[in-house]
Amino acid sequence: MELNERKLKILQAIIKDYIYTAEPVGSRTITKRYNLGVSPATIRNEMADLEELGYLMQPHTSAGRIPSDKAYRLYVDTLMEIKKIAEVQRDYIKANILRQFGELEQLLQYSSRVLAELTNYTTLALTPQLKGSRLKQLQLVPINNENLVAIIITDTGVVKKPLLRIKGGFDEEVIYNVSKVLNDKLAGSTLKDIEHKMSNDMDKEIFQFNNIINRVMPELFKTLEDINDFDLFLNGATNIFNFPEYSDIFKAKSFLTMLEEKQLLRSLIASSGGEGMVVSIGSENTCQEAKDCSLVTATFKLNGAPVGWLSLIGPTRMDYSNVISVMGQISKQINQLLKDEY
Amino acid sequence: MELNERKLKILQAIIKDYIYTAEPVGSRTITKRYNLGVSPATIRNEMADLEELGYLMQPHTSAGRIPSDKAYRLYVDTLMEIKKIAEVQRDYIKANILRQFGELEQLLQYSSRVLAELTNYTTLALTPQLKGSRLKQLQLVPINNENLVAIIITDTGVVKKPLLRIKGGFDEEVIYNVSKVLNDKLAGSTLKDIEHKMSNDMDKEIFQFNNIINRVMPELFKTLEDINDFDLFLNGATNIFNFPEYSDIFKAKSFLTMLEEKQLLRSLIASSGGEGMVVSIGSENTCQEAKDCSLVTATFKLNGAPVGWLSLIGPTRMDYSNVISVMGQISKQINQLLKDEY
DNA sequence: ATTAGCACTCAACAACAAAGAGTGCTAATA
DNA sequence: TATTAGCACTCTTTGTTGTTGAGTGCTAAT
Repeated sequence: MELNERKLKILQAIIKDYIYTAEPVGSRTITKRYNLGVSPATIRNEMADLEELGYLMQPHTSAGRIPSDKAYRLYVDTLMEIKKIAEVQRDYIKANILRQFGELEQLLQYSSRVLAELTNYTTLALTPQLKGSRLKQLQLVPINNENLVAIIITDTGVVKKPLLRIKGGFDEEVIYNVSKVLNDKLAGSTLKDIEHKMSNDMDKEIFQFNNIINRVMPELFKTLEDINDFDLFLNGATNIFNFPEYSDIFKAKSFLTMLEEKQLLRSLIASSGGEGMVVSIGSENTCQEAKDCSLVTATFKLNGAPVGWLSLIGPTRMDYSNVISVMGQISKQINQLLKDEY
Repeated sequence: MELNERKLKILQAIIKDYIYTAEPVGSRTITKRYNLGVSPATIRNEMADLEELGYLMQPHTSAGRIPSDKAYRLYVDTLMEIKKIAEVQRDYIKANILRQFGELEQLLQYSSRVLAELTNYTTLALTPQLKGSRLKQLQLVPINNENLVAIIITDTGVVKKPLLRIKGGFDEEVIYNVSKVLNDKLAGSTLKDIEHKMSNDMDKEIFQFNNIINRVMPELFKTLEDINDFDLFLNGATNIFNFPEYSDIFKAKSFLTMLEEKQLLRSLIASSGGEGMVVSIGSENTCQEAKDCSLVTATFKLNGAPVGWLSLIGPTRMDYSNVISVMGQISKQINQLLKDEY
């Protein structure tokens, strides 16, 4: 038994219908709504075959069928027609994304919000981990004679600004020089490497400021350990209540609880993302908590290194077509911006 | 008719019981659980009086009574015994808050998390609005010859770091000098005043850098307008699902939707806060969305100006006693830290 | 190969009864 | 005079029992 033309048509109809209605689809519904030119009985036979092949499931004997993850996968890969994005939507995206030069971080946050607004799903934006990225610039800015702000700018555009307290104080002019020296020395290294580099590579130029550096660097490393290593922005969390599959309070709770666990989401997104836009369906997701969700993730790169992820999460019964078209448009514009401006 | 000793005792018993069980309290329950030495019939008579006085309500004829907002107010002001905080909890707070020097912002965020963990309610932390606070230090850090980061440190300890793109580029050395001059000139002003100051007060020292300043400042003002004027940290949002009053999906949804509206929460917190710790009960809250919630808010000040708010939100049937004791301890330690370190 | 016909399954819904918690009132009591 | 036992009444909650209807799988006819 194999997937002939008619089976595909029927499967497509069932998936479309289920995405739209969230109700198990029966044979009669199919013949009424989709003009396939065969009787319900024929559809029933085909449905039984599709179930045997693993594309459909029956919640209980006397209910219609619902698509399996395998069916959604087929749908996303080959069956689905991608909507052309509406003019209004494209303009809205343009208006709201293009004005965001500034920090990449903010660009992601905005995009996430726009995506949530346009799709009515929950969206996430993730920045890369700080540890892996290269230092572009390090600047120490004194606030008073005991505290300073370390401005850390990475090649991925992330800026951090930990406040350091230096016991024993310092001279502001010296800090300026130290800042310059360290900057020359460390720019281009990954943050991970810096600690290593510092202990090995004590040349005379640095030696001159040994005293102050020995007090500043440990503070800096300690703070870098503590610091939030990545940022995660969440939008439209309550959109989940729009979907009948989450009208059960326990389902809703467990979904929202998942959204509170940043580490879990990070690994979920990072492991699902790849080149361009990737769809991860139900059981394909790495974590148990997302087994009945689908994730659509766009990865953004600059010079080959990922600089951010934009992700949308919802029930496996997701309007893939619309999501992919909106997200595609947003990705396109972000990538354009990255190319032109960074 | 007035509130005699016995009425107060009964009211207290009802409130305690309702806080604990979330079920309307009947006359028989009171006599069984609280040893008041009178029969259910007597309690019933007193309850009828308390209802007439506005302290109790009946969901329906054949149910027990539940406390009104007025009753909770009385409870919080005079009836409640404040628990002494447990040793373990105090130590936990100490361990988790004291290690947070660094930015005030982070201190608030941490405190909010600790408070949520110890109470199992939803907590919020709010920073003051940027516009009203005074500039302590402004530093321009060049990234390359077209972009720079403006480090803005205010007297309330908030640090912002907008990225500015300066059309036409600049010389890095000049930026350093500009930065110094601006810093001398503007430190101590509120951000609101700066724009005004800049246009009026063009003395020779600044005039020298007129060209570059004229290109930098408009960018800075534009960014300050756009920038998130305050930060709001949220913890334990899903704790709401622990309470039976939110097992209705619509209630839960509307609560969580409220939590997504940062502006609304800001005004809610800012308007409920005052000196020290303030409890705002149900209808006392300014916004419609929080009419069946209570808010406990602690305001933190430095030299008379508020530098942050820590807030806890939950059903009016809240364990005020525990919340106030935990929050009191956290406030105490934050205030200590503020006094010692800032 | 397709389909009409039919017996069968099962969730969803409505109607109804019974249980139980709680009240207010009245009359008896300390 | 304040308290309380007793009782009729109210109203929600819970369980039971049909009934309906959507949908299926199988068989036999086309």
